[in-house]
Amino acid sequence: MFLLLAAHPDGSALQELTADGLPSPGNPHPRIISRTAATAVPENPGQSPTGLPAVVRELEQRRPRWIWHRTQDWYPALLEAGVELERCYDLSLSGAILAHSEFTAHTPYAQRAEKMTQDDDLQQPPRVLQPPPPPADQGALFDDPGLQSDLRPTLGELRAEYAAQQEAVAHATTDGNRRQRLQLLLAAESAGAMIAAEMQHAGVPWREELHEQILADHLGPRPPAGHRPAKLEALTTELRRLLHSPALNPDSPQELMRALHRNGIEVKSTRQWELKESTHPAIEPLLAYKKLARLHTANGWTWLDAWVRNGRFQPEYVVGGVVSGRWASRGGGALQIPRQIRGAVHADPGHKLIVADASQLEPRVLVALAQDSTMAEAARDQDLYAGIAAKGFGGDRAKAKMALLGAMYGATSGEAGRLMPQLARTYPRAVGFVEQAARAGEAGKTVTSRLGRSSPPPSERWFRSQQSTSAEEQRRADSIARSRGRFTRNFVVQGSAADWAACWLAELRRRLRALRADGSASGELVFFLHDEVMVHAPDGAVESCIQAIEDAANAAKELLFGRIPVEFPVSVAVVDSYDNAK
DNA sequence: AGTTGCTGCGCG
DNA sequence: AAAGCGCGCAGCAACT
Repeated sequence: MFLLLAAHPDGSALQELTADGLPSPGNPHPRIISRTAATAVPENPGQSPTGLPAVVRELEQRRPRWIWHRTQDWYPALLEAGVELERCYDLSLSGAILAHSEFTAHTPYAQRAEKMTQDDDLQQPPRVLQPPPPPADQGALFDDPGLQSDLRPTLGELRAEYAAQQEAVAHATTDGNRRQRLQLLLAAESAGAMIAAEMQHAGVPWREELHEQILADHLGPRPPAGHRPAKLEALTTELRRLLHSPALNPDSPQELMRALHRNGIEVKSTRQWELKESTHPAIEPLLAYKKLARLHTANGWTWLDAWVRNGRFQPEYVVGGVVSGRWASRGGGALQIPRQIRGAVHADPGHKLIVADASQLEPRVLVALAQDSTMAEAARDQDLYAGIAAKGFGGDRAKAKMALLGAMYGATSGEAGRLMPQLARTYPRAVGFVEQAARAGEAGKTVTSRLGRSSPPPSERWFRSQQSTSAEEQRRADSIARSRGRFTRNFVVQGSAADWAACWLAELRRRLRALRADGSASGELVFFLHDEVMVHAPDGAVESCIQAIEDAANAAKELLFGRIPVEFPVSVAVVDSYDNAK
């Protein structure tokens, strides 16, 4: 059962097509079961239980797969109206993957996308994939209706786009396994889009009074707008005295640098790690100032006012926001909640926060990708780095970790660089795998994650540098190539880890929904950060939620790699407060 | 006055 | 001058 939706998200001119399939190579003319056009504009937008949400809720009982241009255009308003959906296909996110995937590179779909980026200076994606016009919150008076209707995909365009994507997948490659992986990626990405909207809707439980207490403890009472808090003011006074600079603004790197130089502190920048080299008495208060100033500007009272409402922090997640497949976020720095203020993240009464993270995900993904059985043996340990250390770094865990991270990031110098030969001797397959990705990237080739997300083509700079003639230009070209090599080296690992995490998340959502459908108590996904999830659950649901998290992790492993002897353990903490999670 | 880029630091 | 990967954001600096 498939449903196509074509309408503006305000619900006007909803068109629904119900068919036994969608146009595809094997089924070019699907049997149409019913077709309706509902004009479903709520009379009181946002309040009326009728209109679009009611129509969608009705149709959801048939358990369709909703196919829409962008989940973000539809789903938040539906959630707001209390309508949760089971599954969807996000044309925009899927199209972006298919347009660049090495698995579909030979298909007309990808070639059309490539042609468009070549022809078009603005590098615009296919028309149907363009972002919608900006939100019309100023009212229709200020909108250009012609422009809007031009950008809004019609039912016909959605059908054509879906058919083109299906065909691209069908012809992905003769390797059926790759086709399955790509299909899995599209499903996981679409599920991710729904989860992102649901998590934004739910929000992270945030106790404002606990946050304010942390701020008061560190910074003093809340200052008037535009003023430094008491503790920062005191440190500023001290710094001015110690550095003999009565007007110093410690927030200005230039002023600060000059003041440091005048006092014989010869630093090339004002970064923490460089300042730590000096033993001058001004350094300690300066570092303290920087720490507190960061808290004040990034997560202080202003942040609290802007981002926390009614006990919830509701950031916007940007699925597909990173080329590797990781999520990005917009507003509030959702993916950078500092440890310092995690104490403000607190479960509701009668609830717990279940914080789970995939331990050492990226090196484990590398083991699986490279099928390095020697490293797999070391990874049987709950602590992979300790396992590696025991087999060749004299038991020095810190060294083993640095070597492995260096291999995944492309370290060439420093201690990590020096450790590389030793790592390569013991684990030639794992190291060879990332080395090969690096060589490919240097040569301008693309690399691809486990499920089929490919790296972007080389930059314009890379192409230009290829025509270098002089020795000087050649050095520059080599540097650009090596830089791209480090990117593609990391891409295969980071991208495949993102594949794993997307499957983990989708599988977890399915299980949490199943619990709820059973009538059991269930938790709610409220946060996701690359390799970590947070579930907010009633006390009685904690055990079943933990089980769901662990089952989902196993399912993700098998979906990506099949049954292989590599563990992907998750560490789970059940806490009231996020700062007790790690 | 508004825009763009840089510096520095938070997270994985 | 080169530099281990990927991000977002605030405030300063340098402009138009």
